Amino acid sequence: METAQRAPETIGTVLADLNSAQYAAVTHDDAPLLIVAGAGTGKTTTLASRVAWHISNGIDPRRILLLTFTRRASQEMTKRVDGILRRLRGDGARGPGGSAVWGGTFHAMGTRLLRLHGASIQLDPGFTIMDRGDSEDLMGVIRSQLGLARTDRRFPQKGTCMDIYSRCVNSQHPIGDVLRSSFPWCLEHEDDLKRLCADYVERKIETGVLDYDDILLYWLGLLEDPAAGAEVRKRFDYVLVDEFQDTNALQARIVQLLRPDGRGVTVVGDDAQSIYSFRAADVRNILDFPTLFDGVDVLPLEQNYRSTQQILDATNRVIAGASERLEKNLWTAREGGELPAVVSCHDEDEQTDFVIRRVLELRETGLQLKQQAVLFRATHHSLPLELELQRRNIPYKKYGGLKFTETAHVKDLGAILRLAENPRDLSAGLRVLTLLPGVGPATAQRLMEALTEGGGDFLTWADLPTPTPAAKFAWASFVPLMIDLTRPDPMDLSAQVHAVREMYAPLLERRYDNATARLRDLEQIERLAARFDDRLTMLADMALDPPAWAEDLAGPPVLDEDFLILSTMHSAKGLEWDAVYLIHAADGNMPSDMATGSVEEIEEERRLFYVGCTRAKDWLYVCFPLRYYKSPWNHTDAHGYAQLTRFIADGCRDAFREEAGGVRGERDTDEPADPAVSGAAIKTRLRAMWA
DNA sequence: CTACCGGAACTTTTT
DNA sequence: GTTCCGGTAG
Repeated sequence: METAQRAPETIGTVLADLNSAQYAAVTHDDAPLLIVAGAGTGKTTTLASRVAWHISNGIDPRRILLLTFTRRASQEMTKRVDGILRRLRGDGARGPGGSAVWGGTFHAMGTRLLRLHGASIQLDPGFTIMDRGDSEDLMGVIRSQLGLARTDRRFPQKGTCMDIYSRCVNSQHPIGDVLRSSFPWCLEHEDDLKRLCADYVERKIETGVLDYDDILLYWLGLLEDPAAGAEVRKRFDYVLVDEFQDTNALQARIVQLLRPDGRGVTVVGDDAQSIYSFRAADVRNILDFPTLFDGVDVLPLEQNYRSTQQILDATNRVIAGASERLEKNLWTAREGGELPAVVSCHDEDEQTDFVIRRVLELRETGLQLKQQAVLFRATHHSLPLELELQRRNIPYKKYGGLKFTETAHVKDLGAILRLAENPRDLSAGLRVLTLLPGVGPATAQRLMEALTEGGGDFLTWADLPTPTPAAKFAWASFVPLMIDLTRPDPMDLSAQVHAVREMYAPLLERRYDNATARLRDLEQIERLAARFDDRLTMLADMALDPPAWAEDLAGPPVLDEDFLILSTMHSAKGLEWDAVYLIHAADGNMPSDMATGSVEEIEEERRLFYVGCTRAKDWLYVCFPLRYYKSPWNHTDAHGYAQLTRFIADGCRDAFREEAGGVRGERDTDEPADPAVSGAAIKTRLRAMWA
C-alpha cells in the first residue's frame, strides 16, 4: 500500500530508470517523433513517461490525446502516468484528476469528440452505435429485402458483405479493387454488393446510427470541416499513438489532421508486429511515417527486457525472414535460458496432454498459472484444451473469441435500451420486436415504420391494435416499458435495466436454454449500470469495449485467484508471460490456410507468429500435432498429416530444441541437465524449495 | 405471416 | 456446430 508520505522527486530521478534510448525518446522535443519499439523494449513505460514528461513541463493533461489500441492498454498507460505523477508530487495517496488525459481507443475518443462537436457537421450527437454484430444483422435485413438471398447463385453471407463494406471504407479503396484483391470469389456480385452497401449507408443515415467505421469517418469529416476542424485542433497540444503499425488509412489521416504540422505528435509501433491488415491496417503507415510530416525523427528502442537470450535468438531468426522492415537489432541482457522447444505431438489429444502436464509441472516449481499462457491462431483451436481443463478442474481465462456483449441475451437487453435511446435505430428495433412471440421480420418492419412516422413516440404503438394474436401478452408489457424508458424524467439507469429485465425475463426463458445463468448476467448488468452517468454513455461503452464488459460480467475478481491464460495470438499483443505455449503451430493453421493466397498475407502470418513467440519471457513451447482428424462436422475417420509451421521449418529449426509431446521416454532426458539456467529459473527453483 | 423442419454450405484474426 | 435457405403447417 502506497500510503506513506514520500519526498517529491524530480522528473530527472524518475526518468533515471530509463535506458538512454528510452530517455532520448521521452525527452525529445516537439518535432514529430516515431519510436520504433521492438517487442519487449519497454514501449509502455516510454510512452507513459513521455506523457508524464509533457505534464511535468506544465502542459494541461486535458490537452494531451493518447490513442491506444485497446482499453486495457489505455488503462495500463493511465496507471503508469498516474504513478509517475504521484512520485513527482511526493504523495503516496491517489491523486486527484489523475486520468484527465484524453486516453482511449480511436473509436472511443472519436465518439467522445463527435458527441461534443457532431452538431457542427450536421450529425445528431445523440447517435447510437452498432457493434459488429448489429451491423451484420442490418446488412442481412437489407440483403434479403433487396432479394439477394435467393439461392440460385449464392450471394456472400451477411458477415462477408460487412467485411467487404468495412474494408472499402477503412482502406478508402473502391469496391472493385477490394474485391479483386481480397474477395475474388465475390467479384461476380460486384453490382449487387454496390447496391447493398449503398442501401446500408442510406439506412444508417436515415436512422441516426453509426457503425464502427462511421466513427472514424465522421471524426475525419469533423477535422476536414474548416470551422469544426479548427475547434477540435484547438483542444490538443500533444497527440500520442500507440501500436501505430496497426492503424489504417483513416486513422493515419486523422492523426495528420489533428496536428497538421506534426508538432507534438509521437507515434510508437513495431512494423514487425503489424497483424491487423485484415481490418485494413496498413504497415505503410509506420514505414512511411517519416514522410507524413516534415522533420520527423526516428528513434529505435532495441534493448529487450523481456526474453532470455535463447528465446530472443530464436524470435530474431523467425522475423529475419520478413521482407521489408525498419532496421532493428534487438538484444537482451538476460543471458542464457532454456532453448525454446519445438514439441511434436502424435495428435491433438497428446498436444492437450503435453500442455497441461507442462503447465502443472511449472506450477509445481512455483510458477503461477497466470504467468503461463496458451496461444493459438483461431478461437476454436482451444476447444479441446478447454474441455480437458474443465474436466480436470484447472481454472482458466480466455481472451479473444466470443465476448459476453455478443451473447444473445446481453445483446437483446442492449437493443431494448438502444431503441429507447434512438427510436429510429432499425437494427435495435427489429431485434427487439422479433423477440416477441408471433412477431417476425415483416411485422417488425411494419411496426418500425409506424414508429418512425409517429416521430419516434412510443405512444404510437400504444394506439395500435395488438400486432398479432400470439404477441398479445408480450405486447402488453413491452409497449408500456418503452414508454416508461422514454419519459422526460428518466429513472436512474439501474432502475431502467431492472425494468427491462422484468419485461424480458419471460421471453428469455421461453427462448433460450440455461436461462438462470443468462438472467444472472443481466442482474450483473443492472449493477454495472450504476457506474455510468447516462444511458448513451453506457451503450457506447458496451459497443466499443466488449472485453471490459466480459471481465465485469465474470464477476468481481477473487484476490488469490489463479488461472491459466488462453488467448488468440491477436489478443495477446502487448502482453507477456513467463511461459508461453503456442499450439496448433502446424502449416495450415499457422499460417492459416485462409491466409496463404498472397505473399503479403503469408508475411502477416509470419509477423503474427512472431508476436506469439515474443510474448515469452523464460519458456517457449511451439507445439503441433502430427496427425489431424479432419472435418469436425462430418464424422468420418478421415485424417491428415501435418507439418511444423514453415516459419520454423524453413531455416531456423536449429534455434529450437526438439521435444516429444508424449509421456514415454522424455522424462529423464528433459530434467535439469541443462547447464545454462536463467536467473528467473533459479528464482523459480529457489521458491519451489519451500513451496 | 410466423414457427418450425430438413438439407446444404460454411467455418480467421477484432475496434 | 452453426447459419442460411426453402418448404410447409397453422
